[in-house]
Amino acid sequence: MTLASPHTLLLVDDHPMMRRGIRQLIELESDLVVVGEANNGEEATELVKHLNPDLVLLDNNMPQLNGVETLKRLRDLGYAGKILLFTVSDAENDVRDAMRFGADGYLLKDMEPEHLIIRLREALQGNLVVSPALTTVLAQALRSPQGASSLDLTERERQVLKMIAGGLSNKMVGNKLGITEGTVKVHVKNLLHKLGLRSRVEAAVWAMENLH
Amino acid sequence: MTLASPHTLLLVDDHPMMRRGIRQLIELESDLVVVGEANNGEEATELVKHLNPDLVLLDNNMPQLNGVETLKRLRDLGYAGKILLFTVSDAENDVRDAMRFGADGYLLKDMEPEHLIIRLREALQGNLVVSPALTTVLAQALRSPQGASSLDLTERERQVLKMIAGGLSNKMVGNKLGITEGTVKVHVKNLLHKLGLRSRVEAAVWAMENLH
DNA sequence: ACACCTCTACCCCTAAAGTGGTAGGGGTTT
DNA sequence: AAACCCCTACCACTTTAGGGGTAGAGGTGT
Repeated sequence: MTLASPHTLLLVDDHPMMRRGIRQLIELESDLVVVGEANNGEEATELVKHLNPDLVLLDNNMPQLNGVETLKRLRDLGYAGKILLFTVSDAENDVRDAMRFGADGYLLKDMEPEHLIIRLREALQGNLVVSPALTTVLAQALRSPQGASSLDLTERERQVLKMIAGGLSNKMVGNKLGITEGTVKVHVKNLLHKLGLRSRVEAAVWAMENLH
Repeated sequence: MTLASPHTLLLVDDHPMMRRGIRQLIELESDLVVVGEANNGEEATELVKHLNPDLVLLDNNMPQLNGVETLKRLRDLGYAGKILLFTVSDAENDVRDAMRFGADGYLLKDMEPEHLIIRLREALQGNLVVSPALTTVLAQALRSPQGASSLDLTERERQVLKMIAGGLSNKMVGNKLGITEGTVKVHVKNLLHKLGLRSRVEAAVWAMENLH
């Protein structure tokens, strides 16, 4: 493609099989080279520090530190290379958060392998690349101006929310946290307001889609 | 490995990248050959009819027809080859349903590529192969003897359940279905009993994990 | 010192959810 | 015909959720 030195890529995905597929695909291109692979966000952070790749391809669905959180951490550390989210989920909040934290693109895993290569090159040239299937999601995100993010919640609220998603009642949550049911209700009230939801059921669904 | 003709495999996964990774891995083995790839359950059914592979590696998380449903359909059609579920989800009901419908194994996608090859050979030899990480899930499934399946619900109950998972109140469900709130409550009561759950929140979580 | 936020706890109140029961009409199976 | 299941609808009842308010203790930052 070009005679300059190839662009360096870091693959981050908790599925070795998927990494293998992407790597094999990229190895066919002379202008792209995979310089490292990471199993999770922690590893990714370390590898970015040492390798400083031109582009990081980041799966969102990972245990512990997910893709968007890893993205945020990398940007906080001052990493200036390209970061692309590459994931199966099309959750509205993930897409919006990714853009808010400086992602250079958001691609869905069900795309054709050949298209991935094209998108990677586009991103490396400085373009913002987004899967066409995400247009409705993006439009949706724009319609709700100050759409909420799990990052807007306090630690306690996130904690309560996870327990709600586990099916616990306010009383059970109170017992588990060592606080009164009334206090739990306060947290529920506040987190519902912050997320723009109307019931703990919606909160549970939201949690399953947006919290890991 | 062996001098006999190689075992034939069919890969079913809605992510081309993942198929590529698995295919590339298997092509290194002389006793295994990928004879086809399918994007979804429908394609898989057709290909199994024409190719009659020795083994079908089936992703569970697919649009429309998921893995377990495809498994059921293939068995109903009389397919007698090996079928392995290969997925990211470790939902208890998926594992139990898979076993109930005659799967020869259930593997998680975060396994090491080398182990997949080993497991494939074991399955082809007639062994039941299950990811070690699923032991607790399996034990759990055994503890609840007549563990519920979405198949135990009536059509109306499934309908109500989906709306619950959508965050609707009983009244809203009633309006949408043209029945009274009281009747919705009856359906909720019954489906909670059938699934062994204690609240609509648990039901919503269950629905997200077990209904598509 | 002050403002600000978080977490805690309580108050009162309304709405929603969940449990138990009875019961009729329509359908299928035996 | 009788038994059975499904869907519908109602009753009465208890429990849980959710909204509004006030307020104090501890922490952070200006």
